[in-house]
Amino acid sequence: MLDIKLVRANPEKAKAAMAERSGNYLPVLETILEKDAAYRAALAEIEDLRSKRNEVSKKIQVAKAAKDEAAAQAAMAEANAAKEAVKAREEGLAAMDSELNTLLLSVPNLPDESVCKGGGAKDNKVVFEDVAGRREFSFKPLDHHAVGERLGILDFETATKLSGSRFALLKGQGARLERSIIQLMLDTHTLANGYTEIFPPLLVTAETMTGTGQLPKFEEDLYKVASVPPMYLIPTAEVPLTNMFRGDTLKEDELPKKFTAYTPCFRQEAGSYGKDTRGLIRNHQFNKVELVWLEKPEDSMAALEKLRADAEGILKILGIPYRVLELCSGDMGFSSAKTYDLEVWMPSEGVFREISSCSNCGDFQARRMNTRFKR
RNA sequence: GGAGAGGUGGCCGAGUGGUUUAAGGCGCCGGUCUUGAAAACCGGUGUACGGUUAAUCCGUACCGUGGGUUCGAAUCCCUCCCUCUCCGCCA
Repeated sequence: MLDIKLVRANPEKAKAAMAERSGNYLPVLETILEKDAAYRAALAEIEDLRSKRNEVSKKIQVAKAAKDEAAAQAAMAEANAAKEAVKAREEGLAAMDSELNTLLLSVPNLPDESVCKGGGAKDNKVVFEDVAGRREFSFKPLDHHAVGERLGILDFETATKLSGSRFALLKGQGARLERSIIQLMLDTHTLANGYTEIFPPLLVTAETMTGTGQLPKFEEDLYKVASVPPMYLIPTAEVPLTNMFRGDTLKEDELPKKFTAYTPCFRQEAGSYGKDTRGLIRNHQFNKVELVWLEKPEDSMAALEKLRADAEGILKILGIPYRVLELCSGDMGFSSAKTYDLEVWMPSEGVFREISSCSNCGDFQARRMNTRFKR
């Protein structure tokens, strides 16, 4: 959620930054500015009316204490009128408030000033590329799908029998490999990089999903469980890790807080049928080791660089050639102010593919979930 | 799933319709005293939003959540959530 005070103070700057993003959010931002002004005017009016009502109530109290029934009766008539005046406007104010809130929850974060401008993936900037690490093959390498099935460690046919398309079943050394990589990552991040390991719930509430930005806009990407109340399967451990502190006020010296978690992740991947979906890529369920920092505003960009280095460290340990992209303003995710994608080299395709995404969300999620810190 | 108890400031805890502007205590911050510290004493100490000033100050809302009753609600009524105790069920 954007800082409405900041938007109010620099409307032109906010609008210019919003225009750099993909999606046509500029009109929404303009509506927000209008509604905000109207809301504040109405709020001032109603607070004035409430103040008068409270004043008259006090008069009744004083009259009753003095046993002055006549004065009390007169004041009560006045109080009734004051009450009606407040009541008449409260409904409208609540509607304005909720409308404004809905709009604020539906607009994405503003790109950081340092982010390169552009309209889509083609404008992303390569900031690092490991060219030397790429191995040349004298034959056409098979992809992981073919290699895995040949070795009997990946079984997509059985996965499909169990769950339909876009699921994987790991078997034997395949399952062991998955588990080993998870353990390598967790051990590296906890023992060497200073992260605290968490194993969170995988089912969370709608409120939790709203805190990190999945709801209200992206419900179709989630698996919703038809319980009462409805629950959602997490699409990433970012959701529970970040929401651990929803509504909390942290002390300055508690920051930064660094967490890592291995969890399965569940995504509907609606609208991506047919593209980039072979084998383990873009499955409905996959395993991920997540990194999350909570950091002070002034240190958050430096934190992003460190977090990215921690993520890169795993690729270095594994010896996988990769490159780093700085996403341009038009290609960033909803909550992000700045994003780096790590992409690994796929010899079978001769391309880099995204393996990891590191974002600084600024105060965007903190505001949505009301997480604060005290200096 | 059933029965009971409970949810009040950073913490403990009083408060069953109106000087509550949430008592009192603990903690914390500042001060006095002291060579220094402790103790004692004095003062201060929630959050958000809106307005306002040189510093300030004013208003509104908030006692788990959301409604309702009332001129007025921490207090009365309803809803939901959560915690604890006991019982039942449990692939």
